[in-house]
Amino acid sequence: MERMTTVSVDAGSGPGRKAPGRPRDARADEAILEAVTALLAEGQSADAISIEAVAAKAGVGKATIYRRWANKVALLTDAVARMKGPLPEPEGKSARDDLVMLVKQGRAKRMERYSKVTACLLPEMVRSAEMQAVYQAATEPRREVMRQVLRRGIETGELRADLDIELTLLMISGPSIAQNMLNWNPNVPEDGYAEKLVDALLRGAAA
Amino acid sequence: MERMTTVSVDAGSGPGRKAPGRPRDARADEAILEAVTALLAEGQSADAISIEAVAAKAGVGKATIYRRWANKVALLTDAVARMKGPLPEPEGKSARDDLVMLVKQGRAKRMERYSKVTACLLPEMVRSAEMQAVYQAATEPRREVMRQVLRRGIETGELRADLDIELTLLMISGPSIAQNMLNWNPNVPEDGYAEKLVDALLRGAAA
DNA sequence: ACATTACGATACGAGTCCGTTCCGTATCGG
DNA sequence: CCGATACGGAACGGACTCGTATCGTAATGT
Repeated sequence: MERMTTVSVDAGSGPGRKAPGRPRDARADEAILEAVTALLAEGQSADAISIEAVAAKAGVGKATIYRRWANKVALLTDAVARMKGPLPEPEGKSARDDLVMLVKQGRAKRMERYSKVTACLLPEMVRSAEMQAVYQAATEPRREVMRQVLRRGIETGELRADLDIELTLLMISGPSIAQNMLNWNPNVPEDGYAEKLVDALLRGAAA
Repeated sequence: MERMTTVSVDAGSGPGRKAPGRPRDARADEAILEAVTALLAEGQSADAISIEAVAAKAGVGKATIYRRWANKVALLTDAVARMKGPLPEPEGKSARDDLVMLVKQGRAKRMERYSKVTACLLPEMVRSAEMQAVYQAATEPRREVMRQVLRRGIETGELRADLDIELTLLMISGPSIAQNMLNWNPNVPEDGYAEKLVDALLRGAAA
């Protein structure tokens, strides 16, 4: 009923109102969302995920899921939102070092699962503009962090003054995305990937 | 003619033997594969595609599909293989111009549908190493074309002698992939995208 | 003519998942 | 203790897809 996608379980979380009866088990939320994430990471596409499978993997009754989420989209949205780790905080000393750090994080072990999940949500995103928007909202903060790094680099003179920030964002992140989701070029080694990428980007390819 | 995906259903495709009876309608092959592609482009994930839906959209009986493909993977594989256009042929005069051409083609209108289809196949690729291999085999020739361009650029002195070719491939294609499939950064304009990307890559971002 | 195969269409039993409803039990406030 | 709500589990009818089989018809070889 009052389950609005991202709103927390209890509807009137106002201080005065108190719900009678047995309270909902917070661990169930966690178990359910974790089950959804796990199924997605296994290669189940969004619409291939059955509520039954989620309930089984979470060790939960179907009713418990239906009680908390109005529909599958809401459930998926929450599951995705849960995956976001804390925002990275660049040191601010060297744009180059900050970018290396960000790229490294984008290729970290933790992102492997995230990439699989994203991949399995893609068909849904092709179909639904709403899901597209959810993804955009989830990733925009990280783009903004990188923007700040680039802007600071320009201020300090470490980067060109006429740098196209948006395009540069794409040039930094695009390769990692392609590798994470598609393993697009299996010949690119993992060793020193972040450093090589950033340095190549900074110095250019021309002779 | 002999569709050898994995296991072709037609038995005696031997040279001397001629099959008696009514021959198969070649147009049915086309209609079926086109229907599969259309469904994928609509955002149907690979396993969400039902043979019934394919048959209906192709104007074909289910039996006709089962008669020609042993399983869904074989059908999908053929559908993907059909989408590949002809390989691009760089002029060979200027590495920069050739790269611009390749990037432009990667973002062309025709790739829009291809990207959607790829996106909808991703869950299957996460799950199945076989599907991964199919994708790799389908894209490798295009990577090789780009490799040749880079090698020639190095020979002519237009590009750095110590250029990491594999990494550069990724840096050129990754951004387009991210944009095509995820619309990752909506702020990157379409105008002159290819030229800006290649030139930024060549000249570098450092001051 | 006749055997043979392909065709579109339809029907079939089996299986899965849907969303809901009902259990018996558990856990809260009053 | 009592009313209220949540829990896991099981069952429900309905909808859908599966892969196969069987129609009557169409198109080829001998």
